[in-house]
Formats: sequence, structure tokens, C-alpha cells
Amino acid sequence: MQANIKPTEAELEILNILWEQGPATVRTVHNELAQKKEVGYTTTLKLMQIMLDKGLVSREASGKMHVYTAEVNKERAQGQMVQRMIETVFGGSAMQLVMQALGNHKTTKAELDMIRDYLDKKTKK
Amino acid sequence: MQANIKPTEAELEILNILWEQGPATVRTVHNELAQKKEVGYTTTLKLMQIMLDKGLVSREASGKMHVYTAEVNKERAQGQMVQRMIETVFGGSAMQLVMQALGNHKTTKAELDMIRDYLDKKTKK
DNA sequence: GTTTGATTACGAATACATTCGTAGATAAGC
DNA sequence: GCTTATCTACGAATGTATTCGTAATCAAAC
Repeated sequence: MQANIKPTEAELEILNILWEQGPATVRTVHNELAQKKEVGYTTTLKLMQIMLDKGLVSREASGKMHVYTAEVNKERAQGQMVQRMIETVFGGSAMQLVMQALGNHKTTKAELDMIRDYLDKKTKK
Repeated sequence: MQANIKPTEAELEILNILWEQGPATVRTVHNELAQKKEVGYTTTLKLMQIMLDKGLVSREASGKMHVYTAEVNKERAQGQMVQRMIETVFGGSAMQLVMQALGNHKTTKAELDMIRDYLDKKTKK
């Protein structure tokens, strides 16, 4: 039951589309993918079939086609991936990851303020 | 140089050891690895030879043995991996990654304060 | 009803990561 | 010197991810 979510790179691209758009056909997903990179239709199809096998998505027939739905929760998956990175890349320190993320990346003042607010709330609790 | 650092999982484990310990022989690295998981000596050796090929490490003869040194900068590698995660998992928003990292993870008050200080400095500049 | 186009299923090719066995070289111990 | 231990080099097996070609199915268009 969604214990360890570890999508591959290609799978993650597809999940992102399903998370963004909601349930979608292979055609829809493929059209999105094709905007970013050269890829054959059957490649997308095969990937989604594999993801079905793994339980990352489910599907439902709709006429001749299938409509696929992400079966993993976006925030949960993100959380696990971040957690994994904290452990494997930052020796367990979330703070180091945060600083690396803020340091290397252009972040707007508004975003920084939001993070500050978030910190305040978190500290008070 | 060092344009795109993308170590595999096994390579990252080895880099972490070299970052921690500084230059080390295969034997030393292997002993560290073996504490965490079952692995054959020649597996470690082969991995380090592959990393040499890729330029992730360099080496120097010391008698019969070789002493390996990490050729990628730790902070740079961390930065690139975080950047990649921001793009592929969080749609380009560093803030979302930060919040996910802080939300899912137990962080001490001292750590939160450090992050706040960091934010302050960053905002003033 | 035949052709055309879009769909799924599936096997196979390719690529890359990981693991380890075997062989050869060299030094240390006896 | 001979044996043993330790090292490197290297090929090969295995596993997993990725890509795509081909065939079968079905509906729509003609």
C-alpha cells in the first residue's frame, strides 16, 4: 500500500502530468511529454502499462481507450523523495538541504517571506 | 569542467565516504561500505574504477595500492542534485521543496533559528 | 464490406547499473 | 625460493529502465 514510492525518472514525468491534469489517456499524456522531448507513442504506452503493473497508476476503460489515474499521492511521493535525498545526500540533516536549496537558487523576496511565515508558525507550535 | 554531476546511487555512497574521510584506498572505502551492506570487495573496486573513468574520482599509486580522491566538489554536487529535484519534483519551486523538507521532518528549534538567520541575511542583500 | 486510423498488447533491442568470479602481479611470511 | 595474502584488471552475468517495432483489435469513413 504505497509504502515505498520510488518512481524512475521517466515514470516521474508521467506522474507529474497526471498530478497536474488529473486522469488522462495515453494520448493526452503522450502529447504533453512530446512537447518536452522526442518520444514514440508506444514508449509512453509501455511505460504507463509498467506503471500499472507497479501500482503507480490505475486505469479504467473508456470505449477503446483507457483512462489512467495516478494512484500515488503527490505530497506523499514528494515527501518520500525529499526524505531520501536528505538521508543519502545530506547525511540526515534537513537544514543542510534547505540551505542548499535556498542558496543555489534564485528565490523571490515573496517566497522568502512565505518561508519565514512558515517557520514562525512552526516555531510557535 | 564538472558540468553535470549525476552519480548513481552506489557511486554516491562512495563519494560520501571520500568526502567524509578524504582520500582513501579501495580497502578503506570497502570496509566502510561493508558496515552498511553486504558487498564484495571486487564490486567496490569495480565501481571505483568506473568512477575513475567518469572523472568522479582520481587516484594515485601508493605502493601496490591506489589512493582515490573525490574529484567532484561536495557542495557543488549537492547543489546540482537539489536543483534537479526542484525541477523534476517541485515544478521549479525551491520554496515548495523547502516546505516539504521542513514539514515532513523533525527539525529542532535551533535548526529553525539558523534557517531564519540565513533568510534574514539573504533578504538584506 | 473494405480501407484507414487509432488503440492496446507484447516481445525484443538497447542502454546502463550492479555484482562478482577469475586471472595476473606483487609483496610478505615462512 | 615457495606459499599465502592482497591488490588490480577485466570480462561476464544479472537486473532494471527505456525505447520502439509489429501485430491484433476495433470503430469510423468511405
